[in-house]
Amino acid sequence: MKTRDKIILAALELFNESGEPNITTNHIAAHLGISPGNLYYHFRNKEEIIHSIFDQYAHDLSIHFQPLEHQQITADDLLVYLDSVFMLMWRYRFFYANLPDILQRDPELQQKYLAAQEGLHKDIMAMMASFRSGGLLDIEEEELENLATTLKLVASSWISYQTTQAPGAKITKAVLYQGVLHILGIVRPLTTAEGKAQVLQLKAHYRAQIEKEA
Amino acid sequence: MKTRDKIILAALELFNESGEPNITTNHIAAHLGISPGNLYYHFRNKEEIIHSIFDQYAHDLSIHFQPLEHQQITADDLLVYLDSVFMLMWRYRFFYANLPDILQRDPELQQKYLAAQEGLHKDIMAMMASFRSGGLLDIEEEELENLATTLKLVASSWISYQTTQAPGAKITKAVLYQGVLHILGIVRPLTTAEGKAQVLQLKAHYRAQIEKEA
Amino acid sequence: MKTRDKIILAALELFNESGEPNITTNHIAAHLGISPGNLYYHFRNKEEIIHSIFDQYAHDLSIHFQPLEHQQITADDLLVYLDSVFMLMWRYRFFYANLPDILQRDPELQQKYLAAQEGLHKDIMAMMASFRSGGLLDIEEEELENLATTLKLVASSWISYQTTQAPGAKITKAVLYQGVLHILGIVRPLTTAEGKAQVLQLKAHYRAQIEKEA
Amino acid sequence: MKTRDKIILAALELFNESGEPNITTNHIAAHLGISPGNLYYHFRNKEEIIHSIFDQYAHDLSIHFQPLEHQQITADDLLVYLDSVFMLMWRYRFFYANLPDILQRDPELQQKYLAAQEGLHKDIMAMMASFRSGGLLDIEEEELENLATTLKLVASSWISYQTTQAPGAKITKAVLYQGVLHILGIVRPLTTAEGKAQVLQLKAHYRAQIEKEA
DNA sequence: TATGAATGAGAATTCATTCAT
DNA sequence: GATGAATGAATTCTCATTCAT
Repeated sequence: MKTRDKIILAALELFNESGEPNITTNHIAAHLGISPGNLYYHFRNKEEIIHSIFDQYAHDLSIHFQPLEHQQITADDLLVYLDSVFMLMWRYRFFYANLPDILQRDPELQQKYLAAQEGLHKDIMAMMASFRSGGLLDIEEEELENLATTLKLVASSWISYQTTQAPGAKITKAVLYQGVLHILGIVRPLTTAEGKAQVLQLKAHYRAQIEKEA
Repeated sequence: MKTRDKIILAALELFNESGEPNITTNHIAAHLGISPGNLYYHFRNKEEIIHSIFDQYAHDLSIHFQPLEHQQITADDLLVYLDSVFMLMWRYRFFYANLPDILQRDPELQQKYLAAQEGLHKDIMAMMASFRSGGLLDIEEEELENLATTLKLVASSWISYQTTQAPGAKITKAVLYQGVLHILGIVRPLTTAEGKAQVLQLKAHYRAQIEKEA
Repeated sequence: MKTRDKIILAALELFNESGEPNITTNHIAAHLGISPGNLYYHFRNKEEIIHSIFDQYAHDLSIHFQPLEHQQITADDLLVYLDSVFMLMWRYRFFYANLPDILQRDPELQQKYLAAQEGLHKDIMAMMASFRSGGLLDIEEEELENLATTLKLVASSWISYQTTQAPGAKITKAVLYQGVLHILGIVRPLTTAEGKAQVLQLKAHYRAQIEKEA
Repeated sequence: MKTRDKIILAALELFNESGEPNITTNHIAAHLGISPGNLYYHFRNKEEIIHSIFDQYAHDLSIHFQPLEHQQITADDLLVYLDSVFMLMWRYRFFYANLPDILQRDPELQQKYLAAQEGLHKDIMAMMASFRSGGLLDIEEEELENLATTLKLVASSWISYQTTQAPGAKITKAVLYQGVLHILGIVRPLTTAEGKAQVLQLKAHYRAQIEKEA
């Protein structure tokens, strides 16, 4: 692996562990056993490292979320989707813990972030619309937008929220799966009978995952 | 006003404006035209200022949220409640933008925060239960908990979320009212016919508020 | 007791406990429950407090050490003398722990200190000379000076020396009595047979004191 | 010379000149014409600088004081020994002026200091025992311990004592040699005739040294 | 006499960043 | 590509001292 990539990886790891504001560029270099000068040979500044991490995140995002618009979406698709979303949030969780501060400093990152968010929003809208037209969701069309925003907001706040609730607790996969369960719980009251069955099936799946982790 | 209170106020103002990590104790002192020594005469350290701001927040909270458990809760009660919640979140918005970091540093604050959260959760649960037993909400009992958490999470993430969505936009009251509207939108699909009428009425109220602000 | 005197007393107490450089004027005021302003009403600055403590020390010294030059000095006189010396050193022990620094800052104090030292030196010289002429000490006259200096040096360094030897140990009276024993141990090899008897008697006395303290 | 060593040297110099509590890390950096940041690149904090100075002192000590236990010790050995002791005390004199305070702050240094002291004590005991068995010292065995402690105490307090005696006087080599003379004066009355001759010879040597310096 | 808020210089330390090699 | 010493502005915090009341 190239040094540049090693730096990105180490930074991500350390940021996730201790929070971006608590990790200095020297920490990153020391963690890799390279000199600070070398780090600055590959990156103009700390911001650029964060930028690169975000680019990687956006890349991961684009790989996992191919447009699903045309086809009929199944519960299995949703499962794959939720898995991916939460796994990405897990991989880049430091990001979610400091989003306002990080974005405020860096308008360019803001733009990129918004673009990514828009993609996500479209994805979710497409899925929900598909579920609705497929007779799984019993919800008025004008309420779709609101639902999509809620889901996005809950998903993207989940880790941060858990951090604030449990004093020094580590965020584990089980916590993420609980997030998925929570999201399914939001959708559940809005389903048709058929939809309810599928949601309950998904919930069972994630409950089993949580058991496995324990 | 006492200098101690002026410091709390100035800190709150500056934190809200620029984010707590970007405001130093010297900034606060300079903003007030006092010496750093004077600031440290009134507060042992920066943490204690944040602590005091939180105490004020908790105090405001306790004033606005008297237990409503015994009586039948009306839509007007909910309106008052939502108004208060969002107004408080507005007054102490820096807090919500950095919660994980702020709490991580200060275990004592964690405790206080959790206690306050518990109170909020009980309030929301009581209201939702009342709406349900009053025939306004059509939702299974075991889903109440999930709903309450969703509402709390959405409410407490709203400002932070908006900050990330709108590049450098100032958070205005209109933005807060949109948060209320969003929350009502979450509840709407779960209402009975009677409940729906009341929710729509509330939504109309808040849309009018937004118009006024514009 | 007047405030001024209370300040001197409190300062002495705190200095002895924690070392003069570690005690601020605010500590002293807080300890007495008075305001810093009040403290500075009675003393121009911290130095003046130290000065006043020294004056008290010098005063104590002058009371305890009346010139003994004319009469024949007995072992009992020596006992009284040693008791007094070590008790004074105990009362003002912070002073001995920081002497070079304290005197360096304050030339006037230097002068006073030297004057006091001179008195002490004369006292010791007089005693030793008396012991010698009384046939208790077997020592050449030109060695008297050296002996007196040694005794003074050992006495005044004793507390400081013990502090450096025993990590965090409190200086107790027993430690002081050991200092006396040490001094007697210096004199012992220089005594005549008669002198030896008296020294041994004194040593027995102080050993008993140490037992009592334990 | 490496910057790290320059810092140690400059700190030692300034500490000796003005007292450790009066020299800040900024003073040291300014004295060397380097930035405070650079100083902190080489040392974590001020304490670590003092630590390093002590390590150097301990190193010097170990070089100069090879165990002399096995052989018969001569007056020349003593001369070399005294020369070394006082030269070291001169090189690190700031240390001796603030020992109680410095050691109190830093328990690790305490340990190191005690270890060094123990070595010194053994050295002195070995020399005195050798002189005694060699028929130079006329002293009872149980008084050896007391004598060793006295010598150590007088030696280690000498500079500090002189500082308090002579107002603003610089500590010169002559002052150190007077310390040696004083120590010889303590031993003198305890010698046999043969020992006396050797002590007087040593004293003559040091008196000559003082003359040279003047 | 006494209060207690206020001052301001300066202490130790941090950290993103630069630069000669 | 890489090193690591060096920078310097900034940050938190301290404390002897002043001063209006």
